[in-house]
Amino acid sequence: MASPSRPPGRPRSSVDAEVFAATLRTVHELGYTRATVDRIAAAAGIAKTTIYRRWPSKGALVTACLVDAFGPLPLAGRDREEDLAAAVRFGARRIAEPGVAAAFAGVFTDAIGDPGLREILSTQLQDPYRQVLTEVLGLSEQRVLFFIDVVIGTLLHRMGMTGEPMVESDVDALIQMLQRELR
Amino acid sequence: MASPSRPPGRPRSSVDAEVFAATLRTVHELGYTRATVDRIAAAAGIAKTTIYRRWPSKGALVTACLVDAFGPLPLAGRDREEDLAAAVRFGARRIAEPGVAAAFAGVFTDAIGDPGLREILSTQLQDPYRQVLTEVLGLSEQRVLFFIDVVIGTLLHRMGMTGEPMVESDVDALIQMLQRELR
DNA sequence: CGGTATCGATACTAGTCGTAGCGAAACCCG
DNA sequence: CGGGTTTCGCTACGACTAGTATCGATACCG
Repeated sequence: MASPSRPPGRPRSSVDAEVFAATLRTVHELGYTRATVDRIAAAAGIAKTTIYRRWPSKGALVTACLVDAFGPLPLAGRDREEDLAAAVRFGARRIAEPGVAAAFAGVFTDAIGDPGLREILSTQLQDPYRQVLTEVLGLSEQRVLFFIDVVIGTLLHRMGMTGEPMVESDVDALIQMLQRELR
Repeated sequence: MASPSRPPGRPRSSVDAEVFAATLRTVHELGYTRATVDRIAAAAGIAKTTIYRRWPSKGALVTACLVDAFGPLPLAGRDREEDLAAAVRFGARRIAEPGVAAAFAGVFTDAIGDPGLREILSTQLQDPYRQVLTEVLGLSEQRVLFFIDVVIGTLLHRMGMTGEPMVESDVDALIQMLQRELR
């Protein structure tokens, strides 16, 4: 049996939540580039070396932060249209949270020329939603990936161009457009 | 009258095209972050200082490069649906060109916390297409901006997540989805 | 109390953006 | 042809950042 007993030595202090919060806060205030690991560590009240003991790079830290910030997709709709609408609104709310869009753009930029980071991004962040949505919406995986591209891409492009989240009426239009694709 | 005569002194050498080409090439090979201004200048065969005499920052250079790479929108369709399809295919072709998507992501990242750069991005890159499409498609400006978010955002998200351009069948699906919105 | 692994702090390397200063080169005009 | 003006290439530089190395101190287990 694999022993589930704790390994010897000083245990890791449970500061992941503080680090994630400090990361989003710093990225929100300064942007991805100027959100240095030094500043994030200071904002979290820990040493920079502690961060590098847990995440191999700034990009991996921010990706983990995004995974934590998005969390599981709450789906309790009565039909596919309701679930789709809930998923879009979920994405819109998350991307509107301070720092999330900036973190996303930064990770995309870093992921170019860093296949490992892109792999993490695709596997850790996108795949869970792809799986759930494939099941709930009853669509092919290709179709679900297309939907994710449309939803997240549209919301991020609006944030990148204007610096403001998409207004609710446009989110409604996005939902309607995709719901028509279900029929 | 404003005299159109050439100002005194040594004229600027016409190397903008070489610089743009070198920028895209370098960003394609190394990604936005590692595409340093030094390397771009070397690839273009000029000095780094010459670049900084013409563009105030790396972000402004890459934005100008994108404006040049996209160019005017060729619209010769017989109706709105054809023009919309042509516009989407135009965007898909441009974003699939080597380096363009990486440059886009990098500029978005830099534009956060640099309102001047975001202004350039919105004015120089998005506004021309917004104007043309507003006229050709006969939609409100808000609606056209929504369309641009969907098209460019979707295509960029696919490139950011997979590193590969969107396949043609998905581009077709994108066109059909938006054409339905015209009715 | 001894063993082990983490923590904080500091220092360091390698690399990056953007600027300054200089002599040389290119163009215009008289 | 020569003087005036501006850009060019080159080198050097200051400020900042990602990521690594090191070391004493600390927390937990048996």
